Amino acid sequence: MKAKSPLYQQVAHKMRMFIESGTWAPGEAIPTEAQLVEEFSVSRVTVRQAVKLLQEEGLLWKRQGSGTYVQSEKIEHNMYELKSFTEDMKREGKEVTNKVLTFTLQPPSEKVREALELEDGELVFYVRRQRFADGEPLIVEDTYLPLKLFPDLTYEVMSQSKYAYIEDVKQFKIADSVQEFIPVLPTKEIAEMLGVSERTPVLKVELYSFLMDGSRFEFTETYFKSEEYRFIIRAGRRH
Amino acid sequence: MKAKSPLYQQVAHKMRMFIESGTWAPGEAIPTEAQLVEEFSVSRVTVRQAVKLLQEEGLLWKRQGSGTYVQSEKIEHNMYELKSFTEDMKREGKEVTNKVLTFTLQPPSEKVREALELEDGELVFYVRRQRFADGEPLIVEDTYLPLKLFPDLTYEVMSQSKYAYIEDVKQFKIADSVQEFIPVLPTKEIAEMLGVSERTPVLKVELYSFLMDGSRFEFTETYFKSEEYRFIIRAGRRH
DNA sequence: CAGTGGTCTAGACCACTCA
DNA sequence: GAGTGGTCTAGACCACTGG
Repeated sequence: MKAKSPLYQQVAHKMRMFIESGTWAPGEAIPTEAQLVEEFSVSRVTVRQAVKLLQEEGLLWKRQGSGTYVQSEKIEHNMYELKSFTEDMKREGKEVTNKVLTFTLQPPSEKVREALELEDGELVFYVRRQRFADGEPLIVEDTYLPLKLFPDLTYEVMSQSKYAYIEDVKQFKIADSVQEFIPVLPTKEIAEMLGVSERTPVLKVELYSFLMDGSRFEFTETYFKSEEYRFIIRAGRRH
Repeated sequence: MKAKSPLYQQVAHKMRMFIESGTWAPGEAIPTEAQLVEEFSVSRVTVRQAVKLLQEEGLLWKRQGSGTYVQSEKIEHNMYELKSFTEDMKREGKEVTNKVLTFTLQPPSEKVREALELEDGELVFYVRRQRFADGEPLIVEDTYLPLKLFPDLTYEVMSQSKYAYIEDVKQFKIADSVQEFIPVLPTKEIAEMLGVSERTPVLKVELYSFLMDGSRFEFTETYFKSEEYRFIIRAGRRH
């Protein structure tokens, strides 16, 4: 299992440990690139690749001529990282449970057909799930998965982690996803499932995801109880 | 003006031109890295830096062993790039106008004081603006700017582009910003200014921004008419 | 002006895709 | 198996920060 990931990822991992353990304190400068080259016995390019990774994760920031520093503010749910709800909650030490409310094989709506670039006649699984963190409902999720890619999909699988199934069982490699953020008032049904009033706006996220080979494997509409689940990104300015 | 930007940015710029002009068509593969090295007479590392840039802008995607391709879907408002409303609309060929509704110097609220890390007694400018694209109201924005950083701020400036003032006039270097996305129902006042019903949810974005030296220079709450202004990101999965 | 991160090069080998 | 992008090295010079 401990196979061989690229060097720069191994270095990034070690650095992440230093940060999480507090060896490198928030707001403080980490060792210089030259020192890191020494410490990890890798080239400078590799060190910089590792730092770039942690920078994109929001853990580090750099200041030319001065040094590299540990970010002092942490981001709750970094939208720029495509993480599953399960992973996200585990990181916060919360337990995720799922309640599958609908599980049907059906013809796609026009919207779904387009989003997944389906051929005529292809069917999709439609799965509606209510998702809980430590027993509290935070999310209602409508997912559409092409039958062609997931002929073995089961109710059981969707009661667990969807991404774990796709990556670990199916061995698909997820590349990225396009997500749109839309504020909406929940329908009565969704409001009830989230435990909020119908007059409380919720955040709807529409996303379709890509595999490494460019094919689309899911279309999902997610409703977040936004009082309890904050969406934050750190966006850089280009010059 | 044409001074000397880093080589990889010049290369990225040329490549961006090829994409925008359609010389490299959407969905098609661009030349291989080896060919680009030839074409632009730079090292491979530099080519890869340029490609990385365009990849982060959502213009390209790569597939190991196969090639690098032009993205076929375009993103309307890439949240991961910190762009000003003015820049964003100009790119779409729309004309931006601003109506400054409030312009006062005042003591900060506790929330603003914390977000901007102000000392006791420091004052901030509070500016409320209504912002239009081709005459249509799309945004209401409440901005808080520290007096200490902008002692020369004028009503006139805020009628134009805030970021142009900060970068071109003040010569400050903007690094990045932390943004939170919150669905809300607009107050009566804001609903009116956006030309929507009070029962239409709008997207509120709270952000604070950083300069290159790590200092915070603005806290802003923005209300978007979300029917007309779509928020989309492309998020990558880490492995 | 010493030290930091930013950029750049030439060359090498590896992992993957695809005919 | 030829060709692609992915990783890695050693070494160099530049631009900026800060005492």
